[in-house]
Amino acid sequence: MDDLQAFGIEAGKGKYHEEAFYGLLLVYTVIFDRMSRYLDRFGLTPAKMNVLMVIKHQGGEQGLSQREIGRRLMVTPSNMTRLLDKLEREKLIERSGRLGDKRVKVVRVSSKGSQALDQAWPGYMQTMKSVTDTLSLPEQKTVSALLLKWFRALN
Amino acid sequence: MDDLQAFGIEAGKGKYHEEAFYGLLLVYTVIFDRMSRYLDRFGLTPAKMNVLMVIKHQGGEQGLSQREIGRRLMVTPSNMTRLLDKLEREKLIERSGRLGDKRVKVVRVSSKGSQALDQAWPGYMQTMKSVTDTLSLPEQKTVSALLLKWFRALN
DNA sequence: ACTAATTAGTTGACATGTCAACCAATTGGA
DNA sequence: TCCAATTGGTTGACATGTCAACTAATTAGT
Repeated sequence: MDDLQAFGIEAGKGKYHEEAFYGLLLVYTVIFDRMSRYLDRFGLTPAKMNVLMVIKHQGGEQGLSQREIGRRLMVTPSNMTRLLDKLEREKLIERSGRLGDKRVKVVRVSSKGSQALDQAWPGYMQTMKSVTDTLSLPEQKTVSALLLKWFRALN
Repeated sequence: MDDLQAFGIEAGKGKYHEEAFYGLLLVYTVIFDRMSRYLDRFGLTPAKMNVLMVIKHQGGEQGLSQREIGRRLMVTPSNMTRLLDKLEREKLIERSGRLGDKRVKVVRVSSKGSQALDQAWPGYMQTMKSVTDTLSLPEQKTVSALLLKWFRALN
């Protein structure tokens, strides 16, 4: 009925596996792209934004270890190292050793990073809202519940 | 209630925008990872698999231009060039000029590529099924319909 | 107390994705 | 007809992600 011009997927054919799988891929791609474009004007990316948000909102004053950040964002340690290298070069975060365990590097958001985050934040939330508001409220409710359930089931 | 240990998202808080947004991200990440691991044993990746599938199933004998493949997979021309460079080096596809328009390169799946695709295909579909079967059939039906609707609404 | 295993982080090699700048071929207008 | 705009593809520079191999520090077991 409704050729999506992508992957040859057509809706309403009863192939739920494929529809769910490719639907996820398509929506993810579009939304990720929109968010990237929004963040670009702040010199930020989704990955950097996620890191800053997790450290500031979940690490607070004490900060978080690199491993902990990576675990929460489902990002590998090696990726974390290089992402933080860049954020450090841009002076958005600070790294310091943890007393009592020389292996650990504790990461905190710098004041410059905090400012950048505050600047980007309202539009970030607004962008998130605008992409989800393309569905009605009951639909948003249903889809969000199912996605979180799906995620939990996948573990 | 149920801390997902990621992004600090908790289900059932009524913040549907965030739940839908991060739920999408989380599910996508896990599923993409599973599919990557499955395809790895065939020397394939999701990107390569998608290219081979689109050319074979939608291009058939005549093949498709690089642009056309990119359009269907929502991939930029530059990315397409390099992806096809690799697939050509691996002899899974063939490129030839189109008569009457020297700019266009027509891409076809080679017999080796066709074989690889046939080998990977059943398990590919099975993996797709196994990740979506973590939801009940009515849930799959609902989520796939909503995702496709969401994608269409985002255009 | 010493060795073995584990843990935190880094590095190299690679895959996939973007954009901007570019060339060559084709198409459209004045 | 000929010049301008468009179209198809490539390249360079970069971002983000993986894995495997590595170092250094800590913890556990005998």
